[in-house]
Amino acid sequence: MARISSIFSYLGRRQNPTSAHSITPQTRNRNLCTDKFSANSEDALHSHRNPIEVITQGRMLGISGANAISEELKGKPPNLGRKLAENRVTNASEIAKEVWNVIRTCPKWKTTILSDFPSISFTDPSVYSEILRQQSDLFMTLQFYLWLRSLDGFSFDPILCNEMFGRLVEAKDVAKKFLDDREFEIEPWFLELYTRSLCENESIDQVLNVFERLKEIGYCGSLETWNMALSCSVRMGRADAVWKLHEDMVKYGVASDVNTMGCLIQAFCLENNVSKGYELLHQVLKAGHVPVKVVFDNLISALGKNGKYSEVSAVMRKMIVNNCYPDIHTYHEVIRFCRGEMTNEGVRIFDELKKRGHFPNRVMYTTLIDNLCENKDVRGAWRLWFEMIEGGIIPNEFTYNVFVNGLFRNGSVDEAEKLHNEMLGKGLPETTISFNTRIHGLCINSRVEEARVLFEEMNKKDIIRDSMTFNSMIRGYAKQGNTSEAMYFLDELLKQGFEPSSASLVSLIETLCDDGYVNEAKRIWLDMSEKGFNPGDGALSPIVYGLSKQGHIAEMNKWLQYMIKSRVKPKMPTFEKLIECLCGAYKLDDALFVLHYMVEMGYLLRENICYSLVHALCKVNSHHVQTLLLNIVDGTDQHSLLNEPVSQSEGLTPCTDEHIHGSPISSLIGQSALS
DNA sequence: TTAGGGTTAG
Repeated sequence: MARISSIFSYLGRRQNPTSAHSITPQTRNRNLCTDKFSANSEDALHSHRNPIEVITQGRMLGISGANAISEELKGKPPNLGRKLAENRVTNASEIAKEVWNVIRTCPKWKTTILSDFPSISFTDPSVYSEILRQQSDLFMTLQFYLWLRSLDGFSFDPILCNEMFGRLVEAKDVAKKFLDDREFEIEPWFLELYTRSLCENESIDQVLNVFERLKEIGYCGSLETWNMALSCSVRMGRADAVWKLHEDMVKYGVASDVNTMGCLIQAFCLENNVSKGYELLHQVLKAGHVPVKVVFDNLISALGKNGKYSEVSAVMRKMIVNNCYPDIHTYHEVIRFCRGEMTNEGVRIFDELKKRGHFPNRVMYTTLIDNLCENKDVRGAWRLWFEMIEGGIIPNEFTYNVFVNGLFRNGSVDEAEKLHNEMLGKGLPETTISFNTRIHGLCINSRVEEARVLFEEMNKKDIIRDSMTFNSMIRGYAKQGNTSEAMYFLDELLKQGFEPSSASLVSLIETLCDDGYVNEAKRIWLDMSEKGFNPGDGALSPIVYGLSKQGHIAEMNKWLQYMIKSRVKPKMPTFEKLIECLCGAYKLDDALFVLHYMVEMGYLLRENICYSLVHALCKVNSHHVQTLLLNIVDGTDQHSLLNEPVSQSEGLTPCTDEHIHGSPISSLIGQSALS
């Protein structure tokens, strides 16, 4: 594979241009070790034999059983050999079995084993090798090994030791314990082997640890190993690990290839830095390299999520030009982000695929049914449902759950329950998710008591309840105005160690304030904040309004100021309700105080508020208040209550729909190689 | 068919 080091210049800060071309001792080491690695790694990785058995076949070649040991020990004076010679023991493997029997049955074997076998010299390699050979339980083997290490005069044959480690790589936890034993010197290429094994099991943090260990001994793995680790980081969604590994790669002078670049593109996507990813893809293609398809697909997915639809089309064109054809996965990524207003575009792409003789699969149907339900097109969802079944695709728990959820959200409670029962009739299991879907579905349809029956049913059926289960119940009861039940479920949620969601806390606080329990609402707000939970911005407005309604004006001002200082912008109705309430109580100074905030935040003074103010002013007839009001409305009031006024447009990204029309994506389908 | 895809709160 040709190197594409020229692309390094693109990455700027993450690169070390001087090291990319220099040959370091580590590079030489890497090359040497790579040869060794390739000769051994495959065999070791795919071996499923008893590790100890394999070890003995390596170092202790030719020794297979008591007779072999007996031969080996001829001329040597170890105890076991002597016992064999004296015919007191006929079979060395029997002794080994007895040793394991003691270890297995006696918890204090470490203190008794020497006296149990007074004539055995455990530090003799021939003896302990035979004992090790007898055991297939890796943890027990490790225990025995660690005990051996503590014996005076023990010296483990390093070759045997490394072979043992190499075979133990398959058992990650045990291998890790060996790694933790810092006195144990492992051949670097075993560490590399171990790294690859960890990558396959997606233990990226452990992979990083082993890379650190390799760094300590100045060993550099092969490009393939680096790429495996990068790929593992991407699969785990860990952009940070990608950058860390890549930085080290550059330090070691390992030249990247197209697979490395593919991982970097995906890391940019993970960080939502899609334009960087898009640019890097462009550079890679310009250099004459084509990344694997998943890189294109992930980039398409990220671009779609960010509303960059013209770039999605451009990436698909680039794919086709480079003979990397979009397939069902690629189109699924496209259809996945065709939600909301773009649902019909997703349907168009879907229909176009079928027209051209391709067969959408269950995942495709599931996603599209979900999108249609979200877009309130239940009829369209049913049409797809039946089309899918007629096409011979059997819905699974994903498909059922998506549609049951969609039906609940569209108010079709009976249909949702019917579909759920159909799922059960087909032998599909009930899960936490299926229960949560129904509990939430019933709650949003004001049937919280039925949801509670399901909540209890979960317990009876031993189905685990999670934070979503409890939060749905809190919200369900709060929305019905039943604060005591909502509080009960909040309490239960906390007892289980779950986090309350902002939405459920907001609902609860709103209901409490509506019912006049403002102090209780305040207590919950403060309590949750203290516990580190975010009660959500929406919870502050009802508290402020609730306080004003009760006439606690000073307290209201305190909360309002807190709200503004926290850059939580009260909604227009909150301001209006506050002003109306204060005018009603003829607290004009306070009403103007609130009005001041409202105007400063860019809200316009509407007619209804003017009436309230004028009405109150006529009653009070205060010249002082009138002047203040005029100043606020004219904007001549120079005193700013806000240090940093909150900008209305801050953080908003306008979304254009110029690419939505004209269907650039579905027009590409004809050029694909779907099969 | 060789890196992978779809589900529940807001």
